[in-house]
Amino acid sequence: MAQKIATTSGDKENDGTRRPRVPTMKQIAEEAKVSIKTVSRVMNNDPAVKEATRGKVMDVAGTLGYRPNTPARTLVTGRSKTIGLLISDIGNYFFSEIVKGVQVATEEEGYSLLLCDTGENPDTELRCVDLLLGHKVDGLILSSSRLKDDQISNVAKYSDVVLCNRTHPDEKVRSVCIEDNALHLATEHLIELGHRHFGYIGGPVRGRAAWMREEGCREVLARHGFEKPIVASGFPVSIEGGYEAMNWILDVKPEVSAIVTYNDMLAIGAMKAVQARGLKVPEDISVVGFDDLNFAAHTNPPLTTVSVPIFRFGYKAAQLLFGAIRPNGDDTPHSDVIKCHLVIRSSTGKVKA
Amino acid sequence: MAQKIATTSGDKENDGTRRPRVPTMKQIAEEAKVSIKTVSRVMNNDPAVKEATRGKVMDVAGTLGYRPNTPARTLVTGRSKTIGLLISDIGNYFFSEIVKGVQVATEEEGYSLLLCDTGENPDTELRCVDLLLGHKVDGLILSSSRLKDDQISNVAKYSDVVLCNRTHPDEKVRSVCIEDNALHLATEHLIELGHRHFGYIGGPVRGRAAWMREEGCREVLARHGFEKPIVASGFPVSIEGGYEAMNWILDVKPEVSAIVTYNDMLAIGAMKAVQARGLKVPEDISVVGFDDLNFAAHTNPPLTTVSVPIFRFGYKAAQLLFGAIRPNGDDTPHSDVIKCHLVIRSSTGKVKA
DNA sequence: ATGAAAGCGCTAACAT
DNA sequence: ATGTTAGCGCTTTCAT
Repeated sequence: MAQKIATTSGDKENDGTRRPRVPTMKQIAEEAKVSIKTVSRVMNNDPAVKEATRGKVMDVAGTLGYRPNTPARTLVTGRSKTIGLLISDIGNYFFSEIVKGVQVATEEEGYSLLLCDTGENPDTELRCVDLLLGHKVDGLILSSSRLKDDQISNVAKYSDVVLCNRTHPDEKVRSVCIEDNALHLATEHLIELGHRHFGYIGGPVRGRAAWMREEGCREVLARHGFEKPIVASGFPVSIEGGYEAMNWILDVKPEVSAIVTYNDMLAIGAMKAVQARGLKVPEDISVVGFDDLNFAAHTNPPLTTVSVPIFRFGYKAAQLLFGAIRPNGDDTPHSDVIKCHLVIRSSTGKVKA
Repeated sequence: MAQKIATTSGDKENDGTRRPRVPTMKQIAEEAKVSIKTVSRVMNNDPAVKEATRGKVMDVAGTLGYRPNTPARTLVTGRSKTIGLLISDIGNYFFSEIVKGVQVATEEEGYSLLLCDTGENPDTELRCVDLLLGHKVDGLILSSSRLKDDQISNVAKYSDVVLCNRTHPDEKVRSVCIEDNALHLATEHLIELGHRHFGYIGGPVRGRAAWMREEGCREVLARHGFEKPIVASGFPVSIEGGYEAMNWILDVKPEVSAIVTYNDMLAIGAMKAVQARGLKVPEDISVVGFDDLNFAAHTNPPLTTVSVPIFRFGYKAAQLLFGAIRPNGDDTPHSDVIKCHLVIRSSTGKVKA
């Protein structure tokens, strides 16, 4: 028996192609013969409803296929159960893994995730932030943000903010960073192997993380009193970019025996370039990467690299954010550092005698 | 001079840590001495406003830092300028690249993107769909959906739907697929090289795409009257899984000379396993992958694989969706097929005499 | 334990 | 070219 669902009015002839009207609390209330507020209470798990009433309401809601209207709720409460995530390139495994970590934590919390890809462009980033704020996101995770400190402070006035891979003077702004020390270990490792002539292949030109890593390499060498590394920067952060960068280094300073890179992609490209010149890795030149992507163990030769628990990185960022969002979450930690470790494989070896 | 912004009422003592009240159209209207509807018109680029008025409103909006309240607009219009995207594993390059394609198209359209990762779980997928529908998304892209046809039909009643890599009988449901023929080419290529004993390493066990590819391989062999391939399935779709699968095949049927795989990750693992046994690729065994991931050209040996323009895949899916969403978009195409081609590198060669 | 009324910020339908 | 009114679906007082 086809059940006719009562609508308030204007129950236009359903021409078959139109979308069915989705049920509202009002309809549930009428059908279940309770007030609209009681329906609301049931939907919000308010304990102050009799089991019988709750059951009745749930039944009706079930058969009608009721689904709470998030925007309506957001309008009145000011909270959307949604967070925003900004990243600079989702095609990059590093970021996609961050997204995964954030996504998992978000789902655990019963939240939704609005994603924006800014392409490392500060203007796009600002537009995205506005867009997300317009959506009334309860919080924002900014990964490799290109914004200025005061711009971020400004955003933090309107929403809780967590920064990935960047610190911020404003104590309202939370952040989670990769342990800077990690690249030091890589450099030390090469020093122990006897290397003295270093090359460094850099990452995104204006990125903070890129700068920190480059500095880390320089610092360790300086501390040991060795000569400065030759730095190749401005190349695309890709296998191809690493290839070109390595060729440039080999042209300019052929005596290098150890190459430290911003990430695994560059390292792979660098190894290719070395091999293309008839040289061998690691016999002639050692190369170390950063990230430990899932195929780093499967390159030729297997890549020595700094292993970063990227998923945990994203997961942590989201947890920090929810710590801020949750009522009484003010006493949760405001920052975190993700520990990394060096994975020694076969792309590094003793310097030639 | 600090400007005091007038608020309607209840201008509570700002205790310094509270969020500032965000301006509304009403405030803009008062400040600019126009009606709230005029502000609305300006914000919606209604041409029927005098330039002078528009300028005045824009000015006030600018200084007050006005930002339209999306949920409020959504509540009244029923449209959120947001689409939902469901994928099964964002850590997988294939999906992250789809996300990228969708994201770019979405941004071009001035829309926002809600992302869910379902982990290939139909229940999670259903929950996510409900969540997104609750957000009033204007459309939904389902990538490798595990839902049943009628479940999808049901979703399509409430929102425009585009399927990635799956067709659907319901004509309301749009879809974009990878050309099934692609894997045929790979198999034919191996046949031309003289191979007769095939192995196939399969993908996700209940996935449609996985099944189509496996069938494609079988079909081509059958057409040529060659023996059936030995099929390794149920292994994790990863380098490690490929490694194990290949070992299994080598144990069970050592005479295989050609391996077709569901994707590049499996192919890389397979090559590893072959090499670990002291055999050579392609001299002893040829291997072909699928996807042409960015590092497929850099494996050892460089991988022969079916190149899939994944970005375009996602981009197309979003375009199809916006075609449906846009008013008068009914006459736009309802499905599309993404062409692939075989990239012959060095992991395939003539069969040993 | 439940209900009535007000209103969140915006747009649609009708004025003028 | 601009304004008025009503109401989207929900939650928040405040009653009862």
